[in-house]
Amino acid sequence: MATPAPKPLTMADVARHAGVSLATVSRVMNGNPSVDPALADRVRAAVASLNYTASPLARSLVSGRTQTVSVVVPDLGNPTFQAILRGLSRAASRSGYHVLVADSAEVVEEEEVLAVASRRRTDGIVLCAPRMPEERLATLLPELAPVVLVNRDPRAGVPVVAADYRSGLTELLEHLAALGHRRILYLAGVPWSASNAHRLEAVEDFRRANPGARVDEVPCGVDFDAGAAVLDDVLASGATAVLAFNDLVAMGLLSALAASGVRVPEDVSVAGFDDIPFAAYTSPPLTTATVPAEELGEKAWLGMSGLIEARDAPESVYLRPRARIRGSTGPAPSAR
Amino acid sequence: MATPAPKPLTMADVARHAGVSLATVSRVMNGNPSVDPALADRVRAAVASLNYTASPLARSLVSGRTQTVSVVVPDLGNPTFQAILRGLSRAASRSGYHVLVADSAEVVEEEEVLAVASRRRTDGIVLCAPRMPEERLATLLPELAPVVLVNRDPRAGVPVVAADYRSGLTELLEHLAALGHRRILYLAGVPWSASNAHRLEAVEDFRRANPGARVDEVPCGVDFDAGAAVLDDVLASGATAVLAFNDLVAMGLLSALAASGVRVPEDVSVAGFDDIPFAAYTSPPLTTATVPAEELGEKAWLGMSGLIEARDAPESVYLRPRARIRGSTGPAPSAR
DNA sequence: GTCCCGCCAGAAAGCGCTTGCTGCTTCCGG
DNA sequence: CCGGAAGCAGCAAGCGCTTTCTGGCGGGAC
Repeated sequence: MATPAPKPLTMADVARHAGVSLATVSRVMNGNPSVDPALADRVRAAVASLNYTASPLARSLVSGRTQTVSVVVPDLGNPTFQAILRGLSRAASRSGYHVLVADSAEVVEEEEVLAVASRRRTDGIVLCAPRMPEERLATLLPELAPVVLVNRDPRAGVPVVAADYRSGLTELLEHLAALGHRRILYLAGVPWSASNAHRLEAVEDFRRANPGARVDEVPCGVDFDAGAAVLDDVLASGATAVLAFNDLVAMGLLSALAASGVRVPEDVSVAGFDDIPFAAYTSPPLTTATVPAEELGEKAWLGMSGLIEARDAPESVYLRPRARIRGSTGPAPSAR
Repeated sequence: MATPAPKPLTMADVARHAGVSLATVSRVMNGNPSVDPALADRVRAAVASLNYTASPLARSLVSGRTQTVSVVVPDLGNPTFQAILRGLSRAASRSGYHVLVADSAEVVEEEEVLAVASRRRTDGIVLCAPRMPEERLATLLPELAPVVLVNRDPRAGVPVVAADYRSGLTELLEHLAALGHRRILYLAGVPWSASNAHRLEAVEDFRRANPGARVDEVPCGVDFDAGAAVLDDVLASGATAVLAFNDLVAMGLLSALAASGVRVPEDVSVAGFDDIPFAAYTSPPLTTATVPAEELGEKAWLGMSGLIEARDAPESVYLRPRARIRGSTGPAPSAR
């Protein structure tokens, strides 16, 4: 009853209230210095007394800037993307930007649609689409610019923010080798993902450098269930150490191993990848490689912000994961 | 060089291309049936051949609808909020809505600012602000409407979507009692949060119903570190069972207990709350109460969507957590 | 054959804001 | 004392769309 029609205030109301023109109000609100300080004060007083805030919508329409960026991720349930989103969101927020988030539910086609749709309402887009085929990505990118890519191979004109999975896995492999492991299993992720390819390169490097060791690949997935599901393969393989595609897979495996009475690391060593917050709290605590996902998100924002503000492509960023040795890896069992 | 000035297409371009007026193009694009099918086809053909999509911005400005909702959470790093966001995001997406997310980094003042700012760019807001004082919330709500509240006490005019923490904790307490535990420790969360208050009520209920048992409260936090930090208190208390504020706290404690050689559940039983995805993968697997956070997110969207479309306040929703018994709780040690 | 009505396309008025341009005022130098 | 250069407020033209209103046209009824 107090306000039957809570018609939102417009700049015209402020102008009337302050006895100036629309343009002057606008200039004051945008900090344009070419306004008489006295008038500016009147305007500010009016703004304050009316508790006015300019419509971001109208402002965006005319200025062409929305102060918002989109983020597309394959799965908001994945800790790595969560961390990226978190880092990005906080960094963007510090610069007064908002974040529009879209979850493609792991559907690649959806990814494209979402990306295009989200992009239209924002000033730029951060794309986490590890499984999108190169050629689709290539055709999509021009439509999306400005865009920052996360965890994809470098390319001309588009800044990429990525973890160096290859060197990370190499560290882990060397750690296992130093512990005496000669039969190692790599639980591969989805074949067409860039980061899986990089890990495979690390495996190749390792094989070349360590002819005495054997590394086998087992196709696997990217989540708990996938890790639990390969239990039999792991047991049958005779391997003394297992490198999981990521921590989720490692945790699934760890749990399955525990349930079947296999001791970790006495009987078999297990390592993950990513160092998600939970990795330190498994038992035994999980050896893994630290991917600073939150920092990845921050860097992605930095890149985005560079593109938006300066319109020149910032450098790509590669963060190096470091092996994080915990209790789930130990010396290879001498007698098998 | 191909397109030096990639000036985005406007509706006028389409109109010209199809030889009709702006208004007709608009009508076709909005499915207004009062258009000659032949013209409509011409328009659609033009739209397709130009690959035109209407500017959401301009559309929003005039229609007053942005097809976007905001979500404010205290911490994107918390699995419960992640799940809520995920459920919400996917549900909203199915209805063609976008999601603007804001992370207040656990700062209550920030929460208000973010909420107001986000709200102005969207059609409504889903507020997860468990720690915001009642009175601030009360003054904030009118400014935010339409708004859906998550995990807050019910109130007139605003739909609330919440888990019933009280009954969840009661189930857990009864489970422990049935196992013979008579000395139980509750690791409290932040005192002024609604869900902590509800849990305390459950504790009260239990005390009344079980005069022979003793439940003590220990102030604690809401994350891993808080759980690890209360180790000594737990050990010193002589309790045979510990109820943690949430799974994060329980996992921190579990890990600290393991490190000090205390066996779970032989020496002490531990239960969490929330049933985050990782709870099943600790060792021993964590007994907890299942809070369907993702469903909470979906329900929140349902509520929001009701508010936006029908402009009448939908019913509040209370989801009942169920005790999820796993290996971290067992019979009370007979001899202490 | 005329009149009236209804249907549908287009013209035009905004949505709430930014900004180029105009023209007034003021102040300086000559 | 006058001319010109600044400085600064306001007008008005959009930004790209939706929607009301207007008016032209064709068909049905008499």
